[in-house]
Amino acid sequence: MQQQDELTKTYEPKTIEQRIYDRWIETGVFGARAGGPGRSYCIVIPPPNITGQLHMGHALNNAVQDILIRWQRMKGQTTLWLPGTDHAGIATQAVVERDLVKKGIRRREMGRERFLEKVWEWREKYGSTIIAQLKKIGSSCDWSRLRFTLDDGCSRAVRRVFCELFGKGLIYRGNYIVNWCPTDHTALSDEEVEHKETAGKLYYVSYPGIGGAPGVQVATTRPETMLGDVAVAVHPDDGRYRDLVGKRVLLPVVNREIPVIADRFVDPAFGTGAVKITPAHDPNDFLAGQRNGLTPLNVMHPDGTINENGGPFAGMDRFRAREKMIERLTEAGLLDRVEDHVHQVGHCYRCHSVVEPYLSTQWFVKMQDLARPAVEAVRSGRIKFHPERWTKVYFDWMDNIRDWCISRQLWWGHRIPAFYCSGCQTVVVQEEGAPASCPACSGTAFTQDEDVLDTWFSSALWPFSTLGWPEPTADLSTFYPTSTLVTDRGIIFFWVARRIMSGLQFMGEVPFSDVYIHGTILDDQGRKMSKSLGNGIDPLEVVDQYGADAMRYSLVMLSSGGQDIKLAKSKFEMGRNFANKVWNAARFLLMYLKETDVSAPPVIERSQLEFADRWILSRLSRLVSAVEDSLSAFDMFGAVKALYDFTWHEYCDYYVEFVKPRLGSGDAQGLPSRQAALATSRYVFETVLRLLHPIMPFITEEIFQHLTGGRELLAVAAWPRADQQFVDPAVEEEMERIQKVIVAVRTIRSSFTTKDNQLKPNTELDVLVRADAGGKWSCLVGRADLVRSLARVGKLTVQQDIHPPFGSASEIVEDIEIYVPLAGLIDYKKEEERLSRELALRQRDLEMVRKKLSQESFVKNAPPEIVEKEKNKQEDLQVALRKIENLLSSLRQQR
RNA sequence: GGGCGCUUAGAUCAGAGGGAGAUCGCUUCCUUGACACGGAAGAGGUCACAGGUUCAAGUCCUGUAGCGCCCA
Repeated sequence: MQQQDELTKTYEPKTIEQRIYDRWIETGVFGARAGGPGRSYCIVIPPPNITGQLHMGHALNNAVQDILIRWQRMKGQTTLWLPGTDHAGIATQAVVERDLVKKGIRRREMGRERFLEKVWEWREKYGSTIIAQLKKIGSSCDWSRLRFTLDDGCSRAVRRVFCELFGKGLIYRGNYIVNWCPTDHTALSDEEVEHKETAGKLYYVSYPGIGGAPGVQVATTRPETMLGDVAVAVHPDDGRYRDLVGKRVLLPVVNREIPVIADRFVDPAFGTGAVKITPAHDPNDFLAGQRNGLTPLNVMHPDGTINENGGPFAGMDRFRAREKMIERLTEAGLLDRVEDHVHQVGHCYRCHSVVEPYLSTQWFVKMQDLARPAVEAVRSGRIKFHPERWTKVYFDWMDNIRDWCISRQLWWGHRIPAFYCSGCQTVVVQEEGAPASCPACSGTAFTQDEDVLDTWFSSALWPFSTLGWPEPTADLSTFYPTSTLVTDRGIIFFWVARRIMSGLQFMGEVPFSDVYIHGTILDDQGRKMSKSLGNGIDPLEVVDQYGADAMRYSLVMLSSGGQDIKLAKSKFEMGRNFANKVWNAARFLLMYLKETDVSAPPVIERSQLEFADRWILSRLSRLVSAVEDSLSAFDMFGAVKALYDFTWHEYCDYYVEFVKPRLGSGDAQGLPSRQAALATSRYVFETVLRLLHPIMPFITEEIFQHLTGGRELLAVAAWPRADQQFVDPAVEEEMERIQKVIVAVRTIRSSFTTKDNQLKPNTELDVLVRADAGGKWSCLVGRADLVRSLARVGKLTVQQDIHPPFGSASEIVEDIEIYVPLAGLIDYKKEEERLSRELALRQRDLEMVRKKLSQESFVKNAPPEIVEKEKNKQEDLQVALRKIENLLSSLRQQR
């Protein structure tokens, strides 16, 4: 490590971050030992996609996890942060496919096996980008345990789960309407569809009656699906259409006769009250079709073009077919009218294409039985959400849970372990390899299901599949149940809920005890950051420009109470500034440590402590408690805020300034005082570094090494415990008084220090204080040195009897008067203005207090200590007012 | 349509029953031997609106408006 005197004047994160991180890796401090000492604390990372680049959401998410993990590690727990990545079926396949298309190669021509080879090649090459990026922001994961959702262990867990659920009848295969993405060519679960409010049209189309009989008008937003209409439905109680039910009408353009049926699902108030029934292309119609014994007619290819059932429309894209249908209807005079219509349209969450409701054979998980214990786990408090309000979102989803479509028509993913007998089509589900013979017909030829499983199916097993399940590993018994899941609200359904269900089902225990939902990062205008908007902020650029610590600090400072974060790059300045402040506080301390043996921890000799030392130690004890309490409550903001306030405004602004004269004095007489100041500074600052380490790991480690002579690594140093013996309310109160006097003198100085004035900013001022002898202000006499050094005061006189010389500026603090003789410098007019302003302020306050105290109900009902407080306040204000009035009148005499 | 969140200083946000706060920005002064990514002092607020509870309401309750998110 560097020598003490090599600290740069400003903090330069680039020069230390890589070196520090390498050191942590070399020493293996992030490694967890199963069965190690203490309780175990484990976070399993929400696996980022291998196609992903680190964005600000990741940065916040992982900063929070790292804070919790580093905190627990320092507390001496057996701590594991298990990292890994997600194979991201749709996204990865799309990326590789796009690459191949550029080279003129088509996936289907290439064949499944060759294509998968290509994807694995791609993943070897680019799949770890995000892992490297996580390291850049300081993540203290145990990289030796790095997992991948498609690795052998996780894949085996997936197969085991599939087989067990199938065996229990909780997985089934069937022909249903699913969400279909024509671009990605696959089914999607309901959660993977994003509904967007879209301005569309409502088309009113006449379906003529047969042979001159009356027809019916229907309203539709998707006229192209008429091709697949098999009926028209009305509400059975709708008098308008009573005579029509049971008759047939002519489907326009297609010229097919279809029946008019009655079904209660029809809303008579919508459109004309008559709806077309297209069972193959609408979920409600599918159910209506089933109820009424109608055969669905599929008119669409998987790529969204019209199939042979669409007659003349065959081969057309669905949107082109819509236009064409409107044309034909217009020609036929059957398009009665078109209305603007705003409705919700489903879009694919990966490629944003419009999703089609599509009839196909898919695999599903039956959710209700799995959901019940998962709801109970949260209701009983075995799992807690932070902030708590998210439990409601969880319950709402769970209470309305629908079966989960898990098959995907992709190649990249876990292939469904279902095999179809070539002889009799019997389905055999088997964990390893293909079945030897068919249990039904003893045939030996099988074909495996072509589909793979939803990526989220493997994510749902992540908390235990990564720990070795289904093997009974030491990791599994040490770290499961894990402790905390840190994530964004957008993932409550995908990850949180499904992990709880599968954890309970397969481990018999919840997968984690706490779920921390942090806010979402938005741009400075409150919009989500996205590639298409180009409004993202690259965390690595921020790290490069401001440092990883500054980024982490700033993100946490902006994220109180789980609120969303409106982010602009300039926000990281606060982190940089704070890092620089800490850096310079270290430089200051190191200046005085040159001849000190820092290899031994600082020892506080209580008998040698001076007032300022006792004050900062008392404040420090409160800080330690505050940080501990905040972190325990998942309030990272509270912890950081407390650290900021203490470090900047108490330690640097006051304590460091207080001890400067003591540290500077080199004579033998001042030695004990100097040593006490040094020991206290070291102890306090070192404690701050420990507390700050989880939030700003790099800078604190670097400084800690200098400050302790490489005694140990801060990453595994002991977490501070509040020493209640240092807490001293009397000292704190006294210090508050002293600070008030310091500020008062500074205020006077400041108001007379102007360019055209003779009062130079560094002039020592004499100060006279009128205070009752033996009162609470008499402490000022003993603390004169503190006031003198911080307010740059020459002679400080504290007496009951003060006769301030003419031309003194004055300030009232509570019930004392502070005078600064400024003969010849006083701008009487300005001074009068200033005092008048103060007078007005206090008159207003006094009026309020008086009003309060004059109300009998207040005096009678409020707690006595509150009434007492108000009375004291009244007295103080009255005294102060009288004094200010006196000051003003004497000022007027002097003019 | 249902749910959740937000509305406090010019900007961004804390505060959750008893003295309106922070950061940035602004004004004045200061390159004094940790730090100008700094120090000192200051200006700046009908706490969205309307009711209610309470001796006392940014703070609790009800409603309204605007903004945002989620679900249907």
